[in-house]
Amino acid sequence: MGSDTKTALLDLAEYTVRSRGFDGFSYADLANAFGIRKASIHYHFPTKANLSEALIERYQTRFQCRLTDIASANATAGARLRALVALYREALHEGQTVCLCVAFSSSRESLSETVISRLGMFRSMVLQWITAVFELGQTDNTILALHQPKQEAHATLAMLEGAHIAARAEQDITLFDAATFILNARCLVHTSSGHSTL
Amino acid sequence: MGSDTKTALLDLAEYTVRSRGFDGFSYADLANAFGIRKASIHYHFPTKANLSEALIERYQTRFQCRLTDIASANATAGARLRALVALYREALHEGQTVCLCVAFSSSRESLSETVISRLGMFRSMVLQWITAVFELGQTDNTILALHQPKQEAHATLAMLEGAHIAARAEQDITLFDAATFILNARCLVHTSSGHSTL
DNA sequence: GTCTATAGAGAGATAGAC
DNA sequence: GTCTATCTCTCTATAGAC
Repeated sequence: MGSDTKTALLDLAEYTVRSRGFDGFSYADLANAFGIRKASIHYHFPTKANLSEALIERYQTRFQCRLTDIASANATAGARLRALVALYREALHEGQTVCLCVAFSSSRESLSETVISRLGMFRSMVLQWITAVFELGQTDNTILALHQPKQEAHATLAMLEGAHIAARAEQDITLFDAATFILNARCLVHTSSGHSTL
Repeated sequence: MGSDTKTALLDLAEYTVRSRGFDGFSYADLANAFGIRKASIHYHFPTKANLSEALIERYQTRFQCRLTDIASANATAGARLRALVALYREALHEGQTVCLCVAFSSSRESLSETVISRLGMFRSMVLQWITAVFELGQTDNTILALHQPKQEAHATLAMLEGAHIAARAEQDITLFDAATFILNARCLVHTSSGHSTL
């Protein structure tokens, strides 16, 4: 292996969990992919629980950075929301992988308490970010037909994760686009005259 | 066992798949629950693939009946959509189980071609039904701010399945209610004067 | 940090008695 | 229709050599 085997293992483990589920991947899968032995992987991650905790921690850190980047790069609520949809679209990998959060939620019974707790923190973080975007939208009028930021945030996160499930079920990214079409259409990228459209 | 062991096995298998995922349950789980041996279950369902096919077939049949019942019992599009949301809410079992369709989608790699095909048929069937409801909504004006029935149907199904994932992740049915609040609010149960509200 | 070797548990599945 | 017994495979995990 190169300089950072641990990172490479995490990368493949994340992809595999997100495409096959937590119960659908094994140390043998990782070992075969890298041409090493299972025992070597146990050196880096003694137990599968350790590995899953490392996965969710890194995922949350990275995702939070992406959200911060989106806010920095996009001034309007409409542009931020569109960028969020694009982020989830990218995370689909053409219908091969769902969000780690979705993958872990589906295997709840096999996870450690630590991971379940982190899962809740991850959702709260994303919900809070989306809520803030909708609140901004009420001010800058770049999201159409917007009245309840908090409820819209819950609905939006559910829709994005559900769109992942739909596209993954049929390995067809156009199903993601179909599910998010109306949300995208509600988003104006630039502020205009400042009056609400509906 | 009573008169119909096979049905009882399907019942428990369905509940277990929906709460633990397809890779998260085994013949041993079923055998222990009924106090019989694994070999006896292989008598009813020779392979796990056979069992999974029986599960999805029965699920589709039953679900389609429920949708037909909803259409019979509710005249307006708004009332039908609210009933659909209630159906999904009930299917959550207080946050313990997701829709079989969601559970299977998360374990795609472990399923037979037959089940994957049935999964697609199931989604198409539900999408078609929801689309028809939205088309009715354009006529009877019982769903607010409605413009594109087909796109709304995709978004709605994604939202319902995503709401299942959210509620399951934290075993908290109020997360389902939060995600579906706005959709419910858009639904009028009775036809009124016939003018669009927005 | 990777290896060989192995333990111990559990998976899906089958043969054949009752 | 259910049983005992068993097969084969895979899983997570550990001990100890290199």
